[in-house]
Amino acid sequence: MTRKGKDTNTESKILDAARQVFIEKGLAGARMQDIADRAEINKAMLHYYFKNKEMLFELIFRETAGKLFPHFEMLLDSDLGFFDKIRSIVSSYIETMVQNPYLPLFVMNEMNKNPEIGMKNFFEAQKPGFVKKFRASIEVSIQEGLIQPINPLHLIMNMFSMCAFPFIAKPMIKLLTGIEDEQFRNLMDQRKVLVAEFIINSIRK
Amino acid sequence: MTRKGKDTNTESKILDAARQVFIEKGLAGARMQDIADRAEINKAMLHYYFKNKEMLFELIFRETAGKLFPHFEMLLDSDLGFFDKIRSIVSSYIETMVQNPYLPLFVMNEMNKNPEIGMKNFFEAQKPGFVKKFRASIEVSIQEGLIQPINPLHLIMNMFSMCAFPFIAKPMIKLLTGIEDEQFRNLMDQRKVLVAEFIINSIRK
DNA sequence: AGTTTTGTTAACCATTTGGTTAATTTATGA
DNA sequence: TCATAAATTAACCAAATGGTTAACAAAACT
Repeated sequence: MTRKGKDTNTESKILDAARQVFIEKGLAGARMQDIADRAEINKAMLHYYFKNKEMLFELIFRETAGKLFPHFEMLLDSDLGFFDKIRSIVSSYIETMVQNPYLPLFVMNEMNKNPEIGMKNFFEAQKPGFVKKFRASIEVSIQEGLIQPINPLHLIMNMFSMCAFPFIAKPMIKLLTGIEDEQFRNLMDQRKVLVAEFIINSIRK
Repeated sequence: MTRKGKDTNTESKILDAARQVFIEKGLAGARMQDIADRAEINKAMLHYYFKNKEMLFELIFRETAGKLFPHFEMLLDSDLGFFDKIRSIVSSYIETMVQNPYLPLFVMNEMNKNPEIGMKNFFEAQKPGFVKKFRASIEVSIQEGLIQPINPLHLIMNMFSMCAFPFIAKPMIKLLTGIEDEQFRNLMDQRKVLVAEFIINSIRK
């Protein structure tokens, strides 16, 4: 094995632990010792593999932020009809959140609390451009008379709001409604179709 | 002045500073010294007026969480038509967010990071029940044939998602679209009517 | 085998942090 | 006026925290 120490068991154990801790506690609340403990390694190894807390955090943040907007550009370029594009994006986006429920709150919160770190690493993790593509697609659909006129930005905001917000507000939703994790999960599954139809219903002519 | 030391200049200076710091940095990231500095008082005063960091935080959290759902119950009891209720709630809710843009992220994040503290103090700050009232109101409107059938919970989620999420995602929205604070503010103002009409458009028969 | 590189550890260190204390100043009230 | 209580401060403290070091073990190379 002439590999450059990458993917060592230790290294990935650290990354796994760091992911857990940073996502659970945030940058400010995370403790290096906690990460070392969960990885079952000596704290010094953290600095051996990754220079310091900030470097380790930026790595995890970039990796996580990268999951925020999956293959949407591919989808938007496809020959699906506009409504089916919405259905696909909504469904796949909510599924992403179901798989990574912590995702939206973690990214949004760290971007707010540490704008410099957040923005720098977000750009490295995320190839923007899908917004522009989405906007264009909406404008075309308006021109074609397929949907009612609406500021594309608002439509996009509405869509991602309805997809992501429930995961951010989960504790409050559970508190206000008394539902449990399983029922919450069911609700989110329902939303995969419900949200898309809610949107389409509102904008279709 | 035979008042029991309440509202002392010092005391309210502390509260103002604590509000700033906790909201900006969160519980984990907040520093007592930072609060003392911003209040321009000696750090010991923090412990003189408020036992410790957690007590001070709970106070601020409760106060802040209390703003999350204003006079909705009053509004729901009014004799406004269902659509006008939606218009009123959306508009007043977004205005609340415009006035306190940090509100949703702060509350949601702390409830996630510190479930015990969060939930305990949320209940003390918030008289629930407006959800039940809202659900009932939606069910009646469905029965009356005014709107299409929809799970009230989803409708409520959709509404609050579209109102609150943009404020949580503000840094990302600015990053993805290139807009500045002023334009963001304009967008949010537009949403006061846009979101309500978007919803009504989707559910009306 | 022996030497060099890589991985790992325990102990240590400086700084930060939440919190305390004892002394001092500033009202308050008899 | 004088004693008592309330407010304020500087100095201090112990624990926690991010990070380092020096010694040691395990591979890897020759």
